[in-house]
Amino acid sequence: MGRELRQQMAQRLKKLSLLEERGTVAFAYRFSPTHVSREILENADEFVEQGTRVKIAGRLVSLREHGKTTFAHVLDGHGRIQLYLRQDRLGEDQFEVTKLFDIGDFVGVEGHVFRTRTSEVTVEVELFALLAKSLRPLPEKWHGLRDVETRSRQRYADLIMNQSVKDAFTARSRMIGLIRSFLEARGFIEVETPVLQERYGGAFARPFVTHHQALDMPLYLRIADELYMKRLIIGGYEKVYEIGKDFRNEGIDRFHNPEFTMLEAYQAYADYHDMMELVEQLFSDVARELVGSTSITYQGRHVDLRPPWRRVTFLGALGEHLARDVRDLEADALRGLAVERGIEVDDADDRAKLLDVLFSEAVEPHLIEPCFVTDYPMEMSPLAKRARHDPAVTERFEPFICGIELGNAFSELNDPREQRERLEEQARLREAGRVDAEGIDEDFLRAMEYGMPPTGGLGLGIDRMAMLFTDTHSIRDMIFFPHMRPETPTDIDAEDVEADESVPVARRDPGSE
RNA sequence: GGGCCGUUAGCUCAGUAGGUAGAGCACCUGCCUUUUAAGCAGGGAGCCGCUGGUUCGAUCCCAGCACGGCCCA
Repeated sequence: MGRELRQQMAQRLKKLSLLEERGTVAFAYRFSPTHVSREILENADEFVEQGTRVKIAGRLVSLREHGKTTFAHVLDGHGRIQLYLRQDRLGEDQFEVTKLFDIGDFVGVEGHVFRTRTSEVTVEVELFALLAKSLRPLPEKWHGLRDVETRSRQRYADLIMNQSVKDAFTARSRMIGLIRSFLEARGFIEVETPVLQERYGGAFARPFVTHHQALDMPLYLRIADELYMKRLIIGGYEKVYEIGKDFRNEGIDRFHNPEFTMLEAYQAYADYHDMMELVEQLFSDVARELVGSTSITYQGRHVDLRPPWRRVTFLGALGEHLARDVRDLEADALRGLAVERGIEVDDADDRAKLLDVLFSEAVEPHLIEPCFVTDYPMEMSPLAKRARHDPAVTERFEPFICGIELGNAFSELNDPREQRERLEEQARLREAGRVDAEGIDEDFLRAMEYGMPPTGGLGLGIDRMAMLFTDTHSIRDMIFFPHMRPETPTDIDAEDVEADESVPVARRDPGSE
């Protein structure tokens, strides 16, 4: 810590001890506001006319001393409002106390509302209480906190200084509430499935591994809820959903954080067409409630979320953008196409991986208007049901808006014989050298052998959905505390890195990213 | 993993063709009873990310490292 910061903090500590010497409680127990700033600002004329006394609480964010008066602004959960303090109103003794206040302190005040000469709505303080002393100076009042690293690491400071950040996260919270209402209104019930799993699955990603001390066994943090959600459908629930954290031990970029929030919803007797309709309706309903229109703007692009969305098949869209039919091409031919387009590929990449890479490069950036990419090739989707109209593909879709992949859904595979074969094929791929393949989940297969109804299943990335609705460029700004490297690396951290290298690795989903 | 860019006071930013660093806000002292990026006068404040190298001398040039950002994979 720099000396300059130490000096400012020492100043504040000195004021704190002066306050306490006078018998002032610097860290109060409670305060009962009668109003919030916004109520007063929005109904100011009424408050002024009726001489209403108000009590408000918040953080001092500016102080302007004028000798025997002081102007200040206090920030509460709903906005900021000006305070006016006069020595002749408060008395010399109390006014002295206010001179020991600093920007950042929490205060509670009581007084009446008036307008200043420049007509700003202001509370003239008659009584006040210090609620909490602030010991650390806030960022600058005019430019605020800009440094992106500090904003992420010290989100509390970001939230204090940047109202738009608070607004965006509030919108995220409202969005999740609207999603819950939407699903509950359709008869879905919210469930919770394990985060700590003996074996992980339901997606293709490397997991985080932890260890249970008492049982002395490894446990994985889930990469998806899918395999447990299907067990609940087998158990007889017909419409279930879960909103929770998944964890994927992979890279970090503007669309990926190691932990992220996923909605999964499963509906018995439904297929992927039903789930497409559910998604269209969900997005347009949430948009209407959240932003007042189905028309939204993301990073300068305007799109309308009204159903129905365009449907394009995976192979059709890929063939169109590559200007050739890729349907029957083997891995080597696909690799050739990738190389032609300057995409780096690995000799070990199989057909599924190559299709995924080609699609991401050639097609996804063009999927601006809301659309569903449907009918993914079999080898990319071991948990999805074979398409009734084409045995080479599955009944699977991913929704895209503004080039962002927002989720993944299928007609769920419910034939235990075929499911076993597909998982065994995955196991063979692992034997053949795909280090990131998962094992066979025998309990999941046992459950399916009891009989699983036809089911539509859906996963939606909640963080990405919130990015879309709040026009946020990076997932980092849609997660309060995004993962970051430690501020001051230590030897202990270095040891941890070594330990991490022993972590088992699962297969990577060519279709999930 | 690769390329490029950034890191200077608590915050926002200048700057030095290599000669011991500046502004505004914030902070301190004084004045000021409707200010509002209040004002006026004065003052204090820096491991110039870290470690090495080159040099008489490095915040500046070079290398490595750390953290962050953008792009690519």
